[in-house]
Amino acid sequence: MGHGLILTINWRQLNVYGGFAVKQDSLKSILAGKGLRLTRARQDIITAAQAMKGHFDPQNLYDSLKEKGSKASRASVYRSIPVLLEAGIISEAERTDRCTHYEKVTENRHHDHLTCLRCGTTIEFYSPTLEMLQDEICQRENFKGIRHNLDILGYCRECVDK
Amino acid sequence: MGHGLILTINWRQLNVYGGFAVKQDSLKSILAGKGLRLTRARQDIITAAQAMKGHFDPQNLYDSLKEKGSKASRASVYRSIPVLLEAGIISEAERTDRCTHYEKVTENRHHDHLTCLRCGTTIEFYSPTLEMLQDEICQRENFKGIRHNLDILGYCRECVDK
DNA sequence: TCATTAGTTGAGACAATATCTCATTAAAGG
DNA sequence: CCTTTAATGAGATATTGTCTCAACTAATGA
Ligand SMILES: [Zn+2]
Ligand SMILES: [Zn+2]
Ligand SMILES: [Zn+2]
Ligand SMILES: [Zn+2]
Repeated sequence: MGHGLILTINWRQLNVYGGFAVKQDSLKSILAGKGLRLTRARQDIITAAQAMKGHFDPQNLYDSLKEKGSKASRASVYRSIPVLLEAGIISEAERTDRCTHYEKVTENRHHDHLTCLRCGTTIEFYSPTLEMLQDEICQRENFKGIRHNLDILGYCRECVDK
Repeated sequence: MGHGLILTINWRQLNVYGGFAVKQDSLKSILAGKGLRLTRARQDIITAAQAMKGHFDPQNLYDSLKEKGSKASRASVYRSIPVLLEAGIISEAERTDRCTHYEKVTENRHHDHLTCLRCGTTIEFYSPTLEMLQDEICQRENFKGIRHNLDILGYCRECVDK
């Protein structure tokens, strides 16, 4: 009688972790398919990106890279970001902060953000309804939506009363 | 017999332009309430911001300011942006481009964006359902939402087939 | 293994963007 | 006016992202 439950859990895990942690071999072929090479620097950058906790910006990534003793340059980090995006290893997170785009490992599935204007905490959420609604809007506007960024700014429970 | 119509139109204008073109006097008191002064530079910047067409970034604003012969400095422009935001004279638009925040006069009511990844065109839309849904999400998460940024990236009608 | 080819790299120069410093100016209020 | 103090302008400085180019190296085939 527990089987149904187990199946459900598996299905969920598939959803939650689908596309995570591309294996080296498949990664290599993905890159090769685009005429790209899996170099040392690129490998370091990918590893570091996958090891990042939560959101990060290019500089964060570079710092973490240096910490690990990698020789990868800052330029390479910037150059790699489009590649990592393309390969589905990272994805864009919110762009709330100053002017950097934050990126995020694709560990968990797509989600949007609530960002506290006071403490900076970000709450992640996922609303299928909201996603569907956006599809409808795109259809109505004759627009082929690829991805989106939704960031709701305001005050979290702790900060709401100053 | 035309009176009802006129009233309706007025009401609509109130909605559409509500909060637009803050009068100098009330503006002054809004600022005063925060211990801020309505200086020449600030005034120039506000006027210029309200005169901007569509989206713009700080540099655009500064350029337009120079065109009009204002002596306001770039620093003042940057310094004013939080103030203008606070006073509801401008609001954030999308942050798609490089790393500048785009701002937008509050001429028309809140809307969200579809941005074409190829030609850069932005289509503005407003979906009450989507707005309500976000309110619900905030409630569910015990979050006091103030404003939000939704940008759907993809391809417009003209660019969808390369 | 060696040579060829072409994608990639690192370092630093550059460019663009945003913030800061500080002496000076000028609102606001009496 | 005069005082108080926010605000300013100009430029220095910091941050962020891009570009150049000679050197390097992964991939491929001989
Ligand atoms: Zn979403
Ligand atoms: Zn997130
Ligand atoms: Zn909206
Ligand atoms: Zn807009």
